[in-house]
Amino acid sequence: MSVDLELTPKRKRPAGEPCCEPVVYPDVKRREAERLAKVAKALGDPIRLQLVDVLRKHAGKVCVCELTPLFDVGQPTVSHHLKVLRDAGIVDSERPGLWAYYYVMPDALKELTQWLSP
Amino acid sequence: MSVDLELTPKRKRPAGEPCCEPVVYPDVKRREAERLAKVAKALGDPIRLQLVDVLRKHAGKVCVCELTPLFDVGQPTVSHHLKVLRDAGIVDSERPGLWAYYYVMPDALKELTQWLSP
DNA sequence: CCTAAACATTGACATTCATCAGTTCAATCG
DNA sequence: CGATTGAACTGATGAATGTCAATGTTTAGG
Repeated sequence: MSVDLELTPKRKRPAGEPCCEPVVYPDVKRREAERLAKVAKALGDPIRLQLVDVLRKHAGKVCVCELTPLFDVGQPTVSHHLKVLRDAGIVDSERPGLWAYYYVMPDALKELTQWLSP
Repeated sequence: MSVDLELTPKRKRPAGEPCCEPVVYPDVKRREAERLAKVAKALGDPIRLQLVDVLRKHAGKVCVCELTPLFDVGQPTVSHHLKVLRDAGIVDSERPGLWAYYYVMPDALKELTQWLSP
């Protein structure tokens, strides 16, 4: 598979000199990249991604004991994945009594979505 | 922070019975989740995310030796990250001679973007 | 040809991660 | 109360990850 390339003509550097003009990199990008990568990393597991998928469609209506049988892992593991998602700011939970109800944070995925879109 | 919740009223289960009706989960979703998570995981590192960011804007015009000084890691590490992105199907490269030119695969991020969007 | 440059690969290391078994904690029901 | 249930936490373990130093491979130039 190929793509339209516009190659910059280059020559072997004259020995000693730096290879190429180092492209400047704004520091803001780095912080932004860390935020984006943090969210992407949290989504980088099939179970967590499915958890988010379910929670987006049934926000606040599903308890953990309903989520657990969806996967081939134990309840503590599901709890662990939910904690990872919570630490990434993607979900949060309320616990009115014995059951814990998770929901996706409204704007948690916005920055990543926007970065991906254009 | 709170969100509009519609809680399903629940009772403690009568001892012995399964907690909740196990929600059925189509196998297709699982494969899809694995594909999505694979891409998200590859983006789940700040350096890789910045690599993709640069390559989207300068596709096929930047060689590895121009990418390397953007980060505080050595050339082999950048090469490694590019390989991870290649294995995830996000980028590919052409090597006409001594230099390697990477570019983002056209539809690589499409599925994840669409899943995030709605 | 021989050297050096661009990039990839290998091996090693410390760190992080996913998972489970076991335990703890809080809340409900009898 | 006392027992039990839903869920989080702890510790352990094997696998995966990010990084570097060293080496390999291919190509351009003298």
